[in-house]
Amino acid sequence: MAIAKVEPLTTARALRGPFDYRLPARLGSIGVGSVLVVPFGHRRVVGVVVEVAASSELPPERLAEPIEALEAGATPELVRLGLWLAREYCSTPARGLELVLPPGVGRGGRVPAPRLELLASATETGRAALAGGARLGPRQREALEALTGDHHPAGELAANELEAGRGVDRQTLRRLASRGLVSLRTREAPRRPPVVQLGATGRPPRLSAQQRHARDAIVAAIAGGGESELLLHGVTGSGKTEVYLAAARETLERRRGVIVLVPEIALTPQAVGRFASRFGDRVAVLHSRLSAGERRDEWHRIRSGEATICVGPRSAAFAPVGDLGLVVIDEEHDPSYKQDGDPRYDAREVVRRRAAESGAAVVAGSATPRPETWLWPRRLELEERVDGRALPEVELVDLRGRSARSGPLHPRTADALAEVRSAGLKAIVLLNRRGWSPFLSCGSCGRAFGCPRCDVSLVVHRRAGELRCHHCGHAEPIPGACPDCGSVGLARHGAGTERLASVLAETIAPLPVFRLDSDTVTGAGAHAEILRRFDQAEAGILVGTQMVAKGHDFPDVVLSVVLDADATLRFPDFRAEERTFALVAQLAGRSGRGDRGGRVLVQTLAPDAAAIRHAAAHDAPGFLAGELARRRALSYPPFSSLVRIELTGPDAGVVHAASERVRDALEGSLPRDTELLGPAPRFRLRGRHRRQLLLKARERTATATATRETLERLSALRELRSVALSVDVDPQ
DNA sequence: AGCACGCCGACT
DNA sequence: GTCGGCGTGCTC
Repeated sequence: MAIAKVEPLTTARALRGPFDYRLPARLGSIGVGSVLVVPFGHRRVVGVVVEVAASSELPPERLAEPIEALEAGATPELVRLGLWLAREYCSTPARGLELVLPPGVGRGGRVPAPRLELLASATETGRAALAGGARLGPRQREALEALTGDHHPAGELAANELEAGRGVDRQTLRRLASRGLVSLRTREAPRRPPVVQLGATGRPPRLSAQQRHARDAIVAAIAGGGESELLLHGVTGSGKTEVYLAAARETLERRRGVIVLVPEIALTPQAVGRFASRFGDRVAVLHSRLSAGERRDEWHRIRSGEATICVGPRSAAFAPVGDLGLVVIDEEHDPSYKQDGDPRYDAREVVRRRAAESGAAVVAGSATPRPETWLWPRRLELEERVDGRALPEVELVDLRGRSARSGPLHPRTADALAEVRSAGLKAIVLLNRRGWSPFLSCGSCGRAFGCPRCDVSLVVHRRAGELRCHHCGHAEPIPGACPDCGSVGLARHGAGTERLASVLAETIAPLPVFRLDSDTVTGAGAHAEILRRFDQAEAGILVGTQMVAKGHDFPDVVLSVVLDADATLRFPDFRAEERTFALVAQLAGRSGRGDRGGRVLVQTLAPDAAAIRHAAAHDAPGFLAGELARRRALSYPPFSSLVRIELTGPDAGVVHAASERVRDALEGSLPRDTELLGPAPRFRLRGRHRRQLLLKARERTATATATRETLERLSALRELRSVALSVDVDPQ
């Protein structure tokens, strides 16, 4: 009898699977990826078959039989991917496998039932009855006439469609069916997420020489000739999407599948629109904001081969696209490709792995590539904007020596905005900080208002009348007086987007101000709605956090401003430079695309910083050359792989002791060439004290394996009981 | 994760 | 004696 090796989908960390079960014939055909309900201890759990073997190491009498098999499952390729991901990112097989299963399958999930659609067609008797003047009510006649018209090639109409506007209802159809005049049947009708087609349908535009060259290189890669991983580097508006579309067309012609990754859900509809207008129903969308039914149905459209292109954020990396030929990673520098809960996978790495397994080409596109990707063996350049316009001039506005009390806008910035106002035009202002002001303190005793659970200051949100913690969500009313000394002289320091919007509303009145940040983006569609209102306005200012620099183009924007451009530079993070460069360069690259050209102002305290200088010069290669040299000197990625281990717990002393214990254990078990840094304290978050260890690895997989095994051994230890461990491979 | 097993002190 | 505290280990 065949044996199924099953990985149970429990959340337990220390489960030593897989477990063997006998496979009786009554279960039908069970293979890798099948989902079974199995007896496990004293309960029943859902599990995934990860292997089918002829025999087990255990004697047959110790093996149980599965209770039942679920209909939907994953493909063997995806099972391998899920297990690889679990190992590589130090998670559990169950968590890796859950990512690749059909939506709703897994722990406690419910698979939505397929939606059924009723179809009606006229029978021969029905046609005869209509022609021969049989006794028919007016609605019955109406229905039969609609069904016998020749504009329905199949002779069949969906009941919903037939009923609409005709006064015909289910009752009418049932009567006709019982008289044998109409035949009814049901079929599954997938729920489809709404798609707004964007761009011209049908004929693709003529590609530039550089676009054709890029497409041809990608096509060669799909065919197995040349490097399979290609970076497509080009500023906003240089036509990267047309290259993706052309490459996708070639892939489909070779009967292979395509995955298109986009950074976030908010940007998905645009990309879907572009692809759907070119490829229609062959395009499917997967993301977590779809309804359960839509997600299930899109998944099955891909699995069945009806759809061969899947567009979506991170989770689209697991779409069951068969015979993958091409993967596109759009805006490859975007940090949202990294998942921030367990398993902390990087969708870019996941699709690279898939592509390597199925001989697919990977195209990563960006105007501001990461140092990692810059070193890919093949780089394709799109040097010009499709509209032929030059990139705008970027002016650095030096804030050094200016008092913070003179307001958030430098006189030069204020002048530029005044010009926009008098000309009745549009501007975008980016400030990467939410709220009214980031600090509140007592003017008399100096008390600072901090979060009770996190070691950070609370941010004033004036409209809401609250002080809020941007890390844990804690909120309290803005105090009227200092609780320590009773003084009513509380001082707000600095400006966030809320205050900036208010300042701008005064300076540029009567032009409208549109604020875009996560405080104004509440609920689905709000993001798009704010952008739509700005787009349709005659004139005005869009102000917000980094959201304003992403995705959308407004040709009539004549001025873009970045305030406090070096704020991101002050983060204690080796990616601070890269992030700052991307933020400034992305906004600058989106400006000046209309007839009036454009102007970009960058206010900063650090005008000499490499990231800011190069962004102002639109010089990605220059920035990357310097950044790569720095990374090499410090042996940071891409010259090493990092693994971050974080320990958190309610007691600082316990966390400290545990971190020392983990360090000692790792010192003895890591590969020789892995460097171990820390444990270093981190600021308290949600009432939990934190310490972190950082590993610099020569070889990621080996270090991840050693880390996983060491931590599994340690997790049984009593001194780690109240401490939570989290491992982040390739932290961003 | 559950859940049983087993080894301890406190009680009807 | 036995009820239940939780530390330890197993689940095919």
